[in-house]
Amino acid sequence: MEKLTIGKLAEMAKVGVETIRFYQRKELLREPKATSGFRTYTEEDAQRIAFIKRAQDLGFTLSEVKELLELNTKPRQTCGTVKVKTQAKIKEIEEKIADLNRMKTSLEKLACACDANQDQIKQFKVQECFDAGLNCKC
Amino acid sequence: MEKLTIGKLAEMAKVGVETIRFYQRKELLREPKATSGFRTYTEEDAQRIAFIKRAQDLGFTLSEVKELLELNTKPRQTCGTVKVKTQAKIKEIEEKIADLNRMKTSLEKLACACDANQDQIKQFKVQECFDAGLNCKC
DNA sequence: ATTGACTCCGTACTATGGTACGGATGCTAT
DNA sequence: ATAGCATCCGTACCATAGTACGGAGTCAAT
Repeated sequence: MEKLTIGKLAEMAKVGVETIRFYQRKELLREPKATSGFRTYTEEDAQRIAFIKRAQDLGFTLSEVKELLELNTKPRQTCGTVKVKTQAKIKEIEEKIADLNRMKTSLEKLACACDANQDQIKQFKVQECFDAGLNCKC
Repeated sequence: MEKLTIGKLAEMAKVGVETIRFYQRKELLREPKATSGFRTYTEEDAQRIAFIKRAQDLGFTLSEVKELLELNTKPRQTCGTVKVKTQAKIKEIEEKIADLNRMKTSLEKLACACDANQDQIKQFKVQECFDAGLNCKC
């Protein structure tokens, strides 16, 4: 496996060197022992960063990502425990999706109300547009 | 129109007094002249706060809300501009929902893998499970 | 006129997720 | 062996969205 310096790892994972150090302080990434003066990283570290970034994009906070990662690093956990934690995360995700769907519905109504008002109102108030979005039946 | 102190306004809008002052510093709310020692607010201020809160719930940041509110002073093409901004938000939300659904599927596979090994101690690799069914045969 | 509640105002602090700085040290090539 | 990078490490700083604090002033009732 290829040996990487922190700079190469940062480049590979498309994050800043400081971000890697930040993740290490947050215990999201290991701090490999420096055999010589500098630490050496591997491809696995890059994959771990990619995972963090992906989970973050999905709306997980760093401490939630940490929890997720801990699902596979705690050796003594039974399958039942892992399952419970995983299902809790699934429920969280379902709630997030429901929130986003509500948001989307509201915004679609708003866009529709904007269309309806386009030709009629010259001096237009944004609040009215949002309010119209509430009652719109498009 | 009813005269309100900042405290009454906060109560009416269901935010903290400090939040109102914060919005004023951010120029999301006017700072009415204090005729006597204290400033007096009106129902309109409460409506404006309600608008801010609603837009926030819909996923707009405060600076985006500010932009939206500033459209009021620029009467031309206001409706169209709101619509464009709104549609951009809808697209963002749709992408988030799709990602979350992918993540949910992956976690369900992880939970299923737990089920299959109920009584054992096993190290799961969450990252692999996240990457769409690499290791999970459920 | 004094109490008590509220307001004004600046400043500091919270959490999240980084980003930047600067001195000391290490690695590598010439 | 020395230049010129990169790394190490602590610390400070940035934005976002507030929340808290402390001293001073104000208002309304008793």
